[in-house]
Amino acid sequence: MPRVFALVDCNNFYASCERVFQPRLRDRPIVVLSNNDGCVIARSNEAKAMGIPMGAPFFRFRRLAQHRQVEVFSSNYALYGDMSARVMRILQEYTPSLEVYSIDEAFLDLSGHARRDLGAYARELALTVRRSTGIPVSVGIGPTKVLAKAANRIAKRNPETGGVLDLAALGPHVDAHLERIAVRDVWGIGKRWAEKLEQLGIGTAAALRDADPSLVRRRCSVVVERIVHELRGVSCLALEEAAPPRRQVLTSRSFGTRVERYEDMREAVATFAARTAEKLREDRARAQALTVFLQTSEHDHRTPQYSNAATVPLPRATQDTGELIRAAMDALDRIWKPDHRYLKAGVMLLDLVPEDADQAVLFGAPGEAKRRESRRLMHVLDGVNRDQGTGTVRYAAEGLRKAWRMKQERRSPAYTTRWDQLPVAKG
DNA sequence: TCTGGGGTCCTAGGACCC
DNA sequence: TCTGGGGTCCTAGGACCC
Repeated sequence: MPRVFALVDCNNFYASCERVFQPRLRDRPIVVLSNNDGCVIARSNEAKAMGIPMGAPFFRFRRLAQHRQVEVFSSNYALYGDMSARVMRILQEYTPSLEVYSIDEAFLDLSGHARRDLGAYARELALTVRRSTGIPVSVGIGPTKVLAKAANRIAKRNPETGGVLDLAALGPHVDAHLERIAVRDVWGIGKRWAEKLEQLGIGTAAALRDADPSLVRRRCSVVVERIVHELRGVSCLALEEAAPPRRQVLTSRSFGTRVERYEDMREAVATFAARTAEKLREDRARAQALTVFLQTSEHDHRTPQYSNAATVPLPRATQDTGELIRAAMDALDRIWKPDHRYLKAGVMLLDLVPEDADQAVLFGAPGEAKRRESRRLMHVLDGVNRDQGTGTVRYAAEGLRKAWRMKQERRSPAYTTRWDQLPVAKG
């Protein structure tokens, strides 16, 4: 049976989230910044039209933003995550076969709907999401994921589609559209492969579709070869409804101010370890190894550069914050070098195994009582921090000063996830 | 000028995504 | 002064084993 995929994508997602709770932002240019207020990671259409590029370091556009009265926000992941969950719940009602691909995108398998008018169906879906959440979405429909992505792109760029496009409805006009999509803009083709493909005379989505798959495999990789097939309508990338268990989990941050003191670095790394441990427990997993890395700024040419990482095995798979902090401190001591201005550090947990994988074996085994105690403690810790906010209860090693804390000067309130920050309707 | 051959496992690095 | 964070997959090459 031929497959039919839809890609639903929230338009300018972070900017749209900010807009939902501040109606005065309608029609205003908005940008949202990365952690540490470093780069531009989302823009409303108005901001795009001013030529503020995606990923640009914000300091280069600060004056323009000020001059043109751009609304600037620090990123607010509590808000975006919650809005994303609302959107996904609605999509779930429309189809059980859904892959949440990212915070603002989902693939839907519409193969069972193939005889209905998919365009009308998708328009209704988009309207429902808009009405219930305030978030505008675009929908692209095609026989493969790569083509659904392309259809979505075409829908966004052609206002007459109303943000919804079924590739099948284009008939022979598909070619003209694929010829206008640069190969760089095909899903899965990044800068490097685009350069390579262009050298081979393959510059557009249409040209990639018509390229020799074995040549593409030799010169690029099997991944790019698959994209050729996908562009031809042969589905190689399946819908992944149940996300496979994560293989690693990582917390890292650039510091608000450079870190030079050992004590500050210990505090930061302990904090990252604690946060990573929390994510690990959310995943109901344990880790068998831990990596700490740190680095100076590659943009800073006047002070010595250094970056390094150390991995320590964990004697037994664990999800205990205390144990993970201790391991992180050991790893840090192996790579710490004084007299450097550190920009960034992080903690990564590796070789994850399911929480209960070895429980039968360990029942009654030495250390099992201690482990159960740890589990209860972690449960309480997570409960409090979930209800009262991250970091309400924490380990002493995480510190109080946090001189290195990231910069977030323009964050909007957590409208939807904190009672004390609910928006107030004035009568 | 010679120094087997093949399989598996692991890791580092490069590529991509949002 | 000021340049994000968190993932995945694939491949090449080395270690190790028989």
